[in-house]
Amino acid sequence: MKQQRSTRQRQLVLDAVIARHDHPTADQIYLDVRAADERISRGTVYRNLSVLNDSGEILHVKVPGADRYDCRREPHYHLLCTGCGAVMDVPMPYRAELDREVASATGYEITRHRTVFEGLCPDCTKRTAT
Amino acid sequence: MKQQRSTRQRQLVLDAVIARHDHPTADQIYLDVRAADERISRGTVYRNLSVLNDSGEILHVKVPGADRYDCRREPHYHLLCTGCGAVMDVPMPYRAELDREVASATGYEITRHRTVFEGLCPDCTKRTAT
DNA sequence: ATGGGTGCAAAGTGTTTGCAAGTAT
DNA sequence: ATACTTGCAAACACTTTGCACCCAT
Repeated sequence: MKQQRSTRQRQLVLDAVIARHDHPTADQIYLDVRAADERISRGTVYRNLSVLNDSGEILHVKVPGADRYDCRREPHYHLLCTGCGAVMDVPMPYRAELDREVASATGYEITRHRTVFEGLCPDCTKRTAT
Repeated sequence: MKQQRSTRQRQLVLDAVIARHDHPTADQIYLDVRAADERISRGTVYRNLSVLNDSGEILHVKVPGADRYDCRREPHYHLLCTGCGAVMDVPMPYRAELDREVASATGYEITRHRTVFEGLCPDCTKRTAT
């Protein structure tokens, strides 16, 4: 990994992810950062999200549609509302033993697993019932 | 859901997914189908994959990068080799009780969860070790 | 005949990248 | 001074769609 520099843009991106607690997409972060500095480009936001994820300062959550970012660093599970697209953390511990189980069952070297629950949030459930 | 018709193209797409046991991407299916009929378009393949998934005849596996399709209908977990991109089924039963657990913990109506393990297959492990 | 299906190409999304100029160290 | 970063725009990869014609029912 390259030597990492501290720049104003990088700090703004990190601040934006930390300020939000709703698993923002790259584009939402871009808009937030953009509100603080008119000149920052999308490319810079994507690049910094990638750098910050590599250095472990934020977590890249791969959700179908558009990836999200999270300031919680430890792996954990997510819940996606298929109605409104909201993403929240699932209050359930990460099962590290599954990684070991799959590793010995398959011979792969397992790094982690990603679990995304899908469903409807209470609001969307009401809306659908209508 | 609409009334579903049986067409030659739809059958070819279904056959292609069943013929492969390696979780093909939409594009791989397009190429396979294309080998059987020069005239089928990408749009038709995507549309049919979507229809077949909705009707439960195939399973849409959402993997970062490019989505895959699978002829196993029941939900199950997948393992992605981050080295070569191969996807395989994980020999581990689907934990339906997790959906109920998350439902009661969050108030969401849970449909399912998707779990993708990430790691390196034996071949890629060797290659990296080099 | 009727309404879903098809082929084609254009338009979308979300993300990455080449390049020249800028800046942290 | 060096080499990581930025802004911009063009390029990408994957997928969806508008439209006019076609065909299964």
